[in-house]
Amino acid sequence: MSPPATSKAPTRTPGHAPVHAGGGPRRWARRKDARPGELLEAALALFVDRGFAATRLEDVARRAGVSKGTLYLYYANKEELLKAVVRANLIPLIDSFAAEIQDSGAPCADQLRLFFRKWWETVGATRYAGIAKLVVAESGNFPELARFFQEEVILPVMAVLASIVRRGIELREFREIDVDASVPLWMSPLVLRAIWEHSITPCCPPNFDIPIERFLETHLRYVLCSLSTEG
Amino acid sequence: MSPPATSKAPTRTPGHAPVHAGGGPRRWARRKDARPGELLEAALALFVDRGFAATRLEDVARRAGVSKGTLYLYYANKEELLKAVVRANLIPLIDSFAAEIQDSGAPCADQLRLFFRKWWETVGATRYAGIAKLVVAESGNFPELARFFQEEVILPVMAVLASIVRRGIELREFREIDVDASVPLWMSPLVLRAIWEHSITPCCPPNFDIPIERFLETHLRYVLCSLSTEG
Amino acid sequence: MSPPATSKAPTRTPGHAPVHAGGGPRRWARRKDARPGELLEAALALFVDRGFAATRLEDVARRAGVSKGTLYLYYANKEELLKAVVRANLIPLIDSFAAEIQDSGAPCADQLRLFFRKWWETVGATRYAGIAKLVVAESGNFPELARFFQEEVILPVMAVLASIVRRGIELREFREIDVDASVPLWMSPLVLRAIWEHSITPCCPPNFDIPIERFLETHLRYVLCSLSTEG
Amino acid sequence: MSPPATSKAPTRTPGHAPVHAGGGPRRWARRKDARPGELLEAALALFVDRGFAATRLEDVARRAGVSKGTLYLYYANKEELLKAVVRANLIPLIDSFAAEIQDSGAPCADQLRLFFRKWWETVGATRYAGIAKLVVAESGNFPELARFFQEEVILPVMAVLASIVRRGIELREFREIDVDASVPLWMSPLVLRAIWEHSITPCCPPNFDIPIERFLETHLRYVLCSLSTEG
DNA sequence: GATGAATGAGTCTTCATTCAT
DNA sequence: TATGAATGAAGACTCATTCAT
Repeated sequence: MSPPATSKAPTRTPGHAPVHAGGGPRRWARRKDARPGELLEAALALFVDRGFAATRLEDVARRAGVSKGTLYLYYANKEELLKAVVRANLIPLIDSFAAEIQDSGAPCADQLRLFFRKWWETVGATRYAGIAKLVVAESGNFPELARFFQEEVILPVMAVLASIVRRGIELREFREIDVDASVPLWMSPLVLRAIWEHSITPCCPPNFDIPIERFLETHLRYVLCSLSTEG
Repeated sequence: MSPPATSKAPTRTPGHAPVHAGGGPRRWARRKDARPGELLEAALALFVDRGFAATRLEDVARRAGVSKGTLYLYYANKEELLKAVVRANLIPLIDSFAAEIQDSGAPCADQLRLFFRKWWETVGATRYAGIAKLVVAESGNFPELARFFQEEVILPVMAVLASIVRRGIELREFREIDVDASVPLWMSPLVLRAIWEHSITPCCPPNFDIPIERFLETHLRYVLCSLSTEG
Repeated sequence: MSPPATSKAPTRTPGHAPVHAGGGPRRWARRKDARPGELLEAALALFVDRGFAATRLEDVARRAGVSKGTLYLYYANKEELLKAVVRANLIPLIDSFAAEIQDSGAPCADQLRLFFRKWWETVGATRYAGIAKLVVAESGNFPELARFFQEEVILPVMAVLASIVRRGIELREFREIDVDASVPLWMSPLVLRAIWEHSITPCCPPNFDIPIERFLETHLRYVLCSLSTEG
Repeated sequence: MSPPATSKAPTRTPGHAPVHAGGGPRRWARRKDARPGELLEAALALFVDRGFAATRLEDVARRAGVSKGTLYLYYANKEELLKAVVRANLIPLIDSFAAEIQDSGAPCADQLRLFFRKWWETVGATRYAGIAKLVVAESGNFPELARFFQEEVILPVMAVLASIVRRGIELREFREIDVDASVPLWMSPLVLRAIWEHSITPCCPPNFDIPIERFLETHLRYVLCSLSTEG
């Protein structure tokens, strides 16, 4: 997984170089710490924008402010770079998202609203959302990436949503529904919109899509309607 | 710009295929007529599977049973082939879909059920659905394709859905809702599932997704619930 | 082994394109037949001269009068080209050498003289002798090549020499000697001189080596002396 | 241009290694002295094994236990390293060999036996013999190396052999022969065997070659036979 | 129209060499 | 002195495209 073997960052650091602490070898060492992150950043942008095959490693390097050769100091080849981009950018995303959703004891309807909002804020609206498009596009060439994405990203997020719904049902706040069918149904608008904003939307005249606020609000209303114990 | 081989739409003659007149040398002419369709077919499969850049024209040719050079007799270059694949496969799809949905005078709720079912049958479940993934993936490199897709495919389909909903509201069968926000919301699960089945799903252990029947049925129930005049 | 899959030459053709027989597709087809041979020829010269690693495929192509890409139409990669060079050039060499030595019923001493002379003429003095140097140099990187060389080239040739000697001993023309030890001993001067002429000699002032005639004659005299029944 | 690490020849101080004076910081200085030798040692092994072009300087450095940059402190570039490897390893070899052969006043036949034995022991059987293969292989790219090899290594050794033979002829221990033709003839088996053991032999099943003892003994017998005054 | 041999620009990848520390 | 990060020229290999047949 993630960056180079020599990284000193003990925990999952996506590539945002840990600030160098004390004395010791200075400028260069700092560069070395920062490099993987900068490269991942550049690669993310280009892979998402142009696709894997159409991205030239030289462009990635230039965007990261280094030479072609330097890239190979950190990633064995293009494929490894792709994997690192996906993994390194996704894992912290999930972590941070999961951290924000932790049960607050609030009513489940509020939890639901929070879930959708936070997902959009911390995932859908970020540049990392483009990875979904990337993974989807490259799944035919890198099945393991698709698997990783499904298992480490999609499923965990859906599990959070499912658990909120299930608690709501237990607490009689929600009516009994088919949770396994509902969860993907309710994630779809968010995920597709995130993908869209990294693909179709930028190619179309502005204001093609309805504002995200209205989008989210309407979605939430419908979800709650479907969960409502009345009717 | 030729129709797919299996297209039932007799209209929209492909630019290249000369209409065959009467008797004359049959078999060969038939081949010549069929060529563009076979090439498009082959290109569709490979583009969807591997992506545009990672697909070799030689493979497309081989799959269509012709030589590399022949391909250039029908399409000026790789990019033109891509455009033809997208356009030729999509247009008849929309046509045939639109034809099936024509207002039948039935209750709007039934029209809605029919709409989702038919969309899945004639679009989502077909191999042409992979084009959505393809267009999304290549939008960065071919914005006009994305625009074409949005305007000629997405919007028309959403317009059909919108019209059903609007009629239902007029007829007081449905409650008044924000149609512009609802339509993309309600298309999302179908579109995303279609994309998924051409990307992530084939890479994951079987039975990862819930059955499509249950998926569609639950979706329809929620849509109707949201449209219900009661509650 | 040997050239491309599409070669129509049924027997071991080293690369000297079989003359095109009758009608049919002309000029190009002839080229296609000839190409492997021309490429092998060019590669042989450069590999022997500069070594495998230091030879640029582009130079090989240019020397054969084709472009870089064409080379890859015939050989999958540089390593395959090396193997083809070695195999294709060596096998016919052995064959032709073996054909010339066939027992003539002459006195064994004459057979011996003939053997050394012919070996030098058909192997040592030809440009193919450089392959020995090449194989020796690359054995560390391509052990299978070394094995092939030993088993298919060295051993068969030594077997011919051994059989002559053995017959001479049986016929009491030669004294009884340790044949297995003698054969490599007696091949060495020829093989080493062949290697030398493709390596050291061209780098040294002329007339460094004694003339080949005197070399061979002296060698033969010593061999016969060692085999002589008198003394 | 430094002596090999194991060289027993105390003379010919390498250009770089400053002679260590008295007390002072010992361990480090010793390292510094040893460096060139360790580098040469590592380079020798890799050059002989893989060839010049296929050997990476980084591997040489690693094998010598230093960093890539350090290598450049001692040798200006890869080519200089090669020259140093050849020169530094060969010169002491010749010296030590020459020292062992010094005229002992023994019968010339014994001198001859001693010559061949010692050559094999101090040259043929050592890891330095691989240099012959290396020089042969790289002669096309480094003619001066080939020249150096011929003039400083091959010729001097042959001169020793020639002088023994000539003395034997003068003393009537040997018959009159063509010395200039005989000497290369008689060196060939030894040299070729040495080359072989660093190339072909390691790639073939064991016991392919006859034992060196038998090889040398047979060789000597034939040489003496050819020199014998009787017959 | 159909073919497939030929081309060469374009990319990935390697590695000798430099240089700030 | 020693290091190893950084560089970029060089070379293997691919593939869209052309064109003689």
